[in-house]
Amino acid sequence: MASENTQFLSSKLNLSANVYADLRLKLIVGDLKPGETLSIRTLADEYDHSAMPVREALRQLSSEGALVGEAKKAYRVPDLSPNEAAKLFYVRAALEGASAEIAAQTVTQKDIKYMRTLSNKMDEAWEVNDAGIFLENNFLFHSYIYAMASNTVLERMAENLYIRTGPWLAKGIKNLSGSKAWQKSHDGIIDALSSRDSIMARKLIEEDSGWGKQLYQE
Amino acid sequence: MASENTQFLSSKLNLSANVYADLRLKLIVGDLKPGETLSIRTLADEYDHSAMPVREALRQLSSEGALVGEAKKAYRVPDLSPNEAAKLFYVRAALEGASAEIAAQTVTQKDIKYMRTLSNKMDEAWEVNDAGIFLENNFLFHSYIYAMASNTVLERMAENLYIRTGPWLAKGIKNLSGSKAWQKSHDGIIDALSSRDSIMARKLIEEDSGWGKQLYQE
DNA sequence: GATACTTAACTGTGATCACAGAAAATAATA
DNA sequence: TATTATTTTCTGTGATCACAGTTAAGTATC
Repeated sequence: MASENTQFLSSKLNLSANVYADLRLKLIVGDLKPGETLSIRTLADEYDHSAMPVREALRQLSSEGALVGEAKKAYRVPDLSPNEAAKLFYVRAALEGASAEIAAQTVTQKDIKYMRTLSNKMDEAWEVNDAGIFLENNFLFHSYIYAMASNTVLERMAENLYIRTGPWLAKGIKNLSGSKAWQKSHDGIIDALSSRDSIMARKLIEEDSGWGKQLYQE
Repeated sequence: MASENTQFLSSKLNLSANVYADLRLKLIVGDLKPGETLSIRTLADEYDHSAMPVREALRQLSSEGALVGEAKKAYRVPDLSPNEAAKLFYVRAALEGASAEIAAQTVTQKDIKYMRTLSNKMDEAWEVNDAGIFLENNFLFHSYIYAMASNTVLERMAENLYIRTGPWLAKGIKNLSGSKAWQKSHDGIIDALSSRDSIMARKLIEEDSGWGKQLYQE
């Protein structure tokens, strides 16, 4: 059967891009689990396409580090080691910190409002224990900071980091319980941006990047 | 005819990876010029392969922003606007600054020696007006800083930036004359690393990232 | 000689097949 | 029953073709 995100696949672009976009989201929200294997032909059947578009989508994800594919074996969702995860979060902190610093200089009340909306959606998802929705809105929240920095290069790189950490994060928070440290963190970020305190915004963003890591350090 | 970098193509990996690696280097050293078009079939003939490996290599470069490919038109080397170039150099400064900060903590005398060697090669290339060799060693110099940071994520992203700015840089320095500002800058970086001054290393690296931009601001 | 039209060549994309290596499943042997 | 050997299935990769849209070249028309 085809993906549940079919509504996102109506793009008029080529089929490869559609398959890529669908798999990308599945990785971000944790629909694809570490270790899970993906084969070209199987997916081609599911999407009701030929092998070509799927093949190119998988190759692209592989080149981005979102999948691993060696020799003539099936593609696989990598399971990050603590060390690899740390590297990803470190880079994320550097990129997102730089973004926040810029964003704080141009942020509008409309932006603040939107970020609060996303933060609320995260809270709702947390309450009903929906990790997928939670992660998707977390992604959108941070994406928005990159977007405000008006630097598409930065944005694209950040997106890559979320694709790669998605399955790993989802594994760690399969049950959404415990402290809502993320919420306090996000509130602080919003406040710092709102008051255009770029130094504080950077500092808090960098700290927030450490939140994901803590999932596996307890 | 096949590429001049055939020696780099002896990898036992698949053909796509070989073609990709070759084109990547050509972009970094300025063998491919902004606006230049690349077609699958033409390149397939040159490499003496079928269309498939070339097709996948071009698509990958396109997904990385190193080439642009719209609709059913030939792939093309993008010509950066000053604004786009600025974005790339800004991100480079952020990533490389973070790298230098880490590198300064673990650098050895052997590392310093190697960096001096690369800097000397750049000087030699500058004297004989060989922009290709100059850019290649400049890339290796900065790559080494990323490598010292022992963060492959960082390294891969930085590499991407050099692929994208290569053709643009080459256009700006087609004749290697004028001041050797880069040399003073590199010497300073080496000194800062050598004395393990991570703050200074970061600062100088960030400034050095502005060097390329200046090519087009005079 | 310049402009509009027609034709030919070129382009990426999707589909299909052959191939060789890896993995899984089955059969044979002890 | 456990272990080995064999077969079958599954895997990505490379090659080739058809197609439709784009670009370039050629030709007629004024």
